[in-house]
Amino acid sequence: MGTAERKEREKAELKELILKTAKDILVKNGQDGLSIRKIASIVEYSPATIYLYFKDKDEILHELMEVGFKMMGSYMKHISPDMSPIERIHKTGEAYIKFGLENKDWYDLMFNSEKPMKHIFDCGAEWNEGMNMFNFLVLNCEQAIKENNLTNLEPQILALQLWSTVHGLVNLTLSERMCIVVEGEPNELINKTLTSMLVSIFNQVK
Amino acid sequence: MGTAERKEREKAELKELILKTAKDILVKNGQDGLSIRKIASIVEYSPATIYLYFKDKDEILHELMEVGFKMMGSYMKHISPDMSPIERIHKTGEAYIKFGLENKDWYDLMFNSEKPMKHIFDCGAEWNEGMNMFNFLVLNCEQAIKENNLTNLEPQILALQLWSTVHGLVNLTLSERMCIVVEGEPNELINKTLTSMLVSIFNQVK
DNA sequence: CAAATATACTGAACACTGTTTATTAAATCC
DNA sequence: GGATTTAATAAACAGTGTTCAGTATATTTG
Repeated sequence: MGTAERKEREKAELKELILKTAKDILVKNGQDGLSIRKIASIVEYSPATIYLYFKDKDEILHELMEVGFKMMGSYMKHISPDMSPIERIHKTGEAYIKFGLENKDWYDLMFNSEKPMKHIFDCGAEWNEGMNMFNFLVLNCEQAIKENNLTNLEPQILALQLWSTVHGLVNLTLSERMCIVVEGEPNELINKTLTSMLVSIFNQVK
Repeated sequence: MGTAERKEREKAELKELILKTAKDILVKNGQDGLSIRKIASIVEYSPATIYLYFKDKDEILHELMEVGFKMMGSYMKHISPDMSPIERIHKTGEAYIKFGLENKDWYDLMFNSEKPMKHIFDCGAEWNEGMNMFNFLVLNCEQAIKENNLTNLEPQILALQLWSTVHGLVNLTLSERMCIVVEGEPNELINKTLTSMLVSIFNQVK
């Protein structure tokens, strides 16, 4: 009889409901507003029940982080292999920054918070999504170096340089350290800085 | 009679003791381990008493942030006007990164945490320490641009580019996003990236 | 069909958090 | 010495993540 299957399906459904609820709270109330007890009260189970579906809060944050990476992917759909490596790098940077600025809570989960990372280290797991993103960047750097005869550059170091700069720009903006130090439209400053970096590296943009 | 003066002195002393205790807890237990109640129990007053000396926790974190900037200053003492602007920029970057990596909790308070900033916005105050740091960087950029005839560069944008990169490097390292994505000694990777950036901008280091 | 087992769930507790308010105790002023 | 100002606090409020003993229901076994 299919009662075992039905039960398993119901368990999976509740787990999904918990995750969906966590996602909604994150969007509506931010990371500080996201608590196990709030999730529990919305799905109408006791807080203890949440722990039958997730090891702890870090695991929930880790799964939300993965959702964040999927969202980020949709910001980068338009980046095609037809573009030049430099253009690809430029578009990736723009999309990365746009995603970060428009999705602070997701960005923090993905690139700042210690909690999803703690879960990864506790489980001996990998940060596949982040690794894929970085490897894609390294690949583009390799091609850009080859196509432009920039033999003095190392792809990995160049990728680190690019990532650090956009990560820094996003964080300085989100933490309001940038706006307090320099006047001017944030988006314009960010784009100018991104362009400045690409020019300094490749002596061209696009 | 000097009883009013004595009372005032005693109030200032307790305020200083609270701050010193907060500092000790931050160093020993990190930002998560720093609570009003823990401060209160160590200075042997009730938690409510803390609120007679500070508006709220954000104010304490703001004052700790200012201590952090003083600490950072001591990492930059050796940077002298005798150096070339580019060398000054290089040494500033190195010192900034060294401070960040060696003082995670202070760095977070100064450049990541929303709480000290919330206090600044609530009080209509200014982020003087951060501003001074940034202005010093802009000044060095101006001089570097002038001395090296890099007329296509804007000092402010260049400063933003430099700051973003070192800020990104520090954060990616502290949040363990860098070590999980790329193998190799972190310090070496960071120095290579810093050098790579300076070379790409100035076509030279030092 | 009844008894035994397995599953799912929860109440209550533990040890915390920041913050406010009414109240008390002590020191100072007149 | 009595009135007043000041300093400090106990207790409460409204939360937090997490654990565990206990219960009720559903399923399986004899």
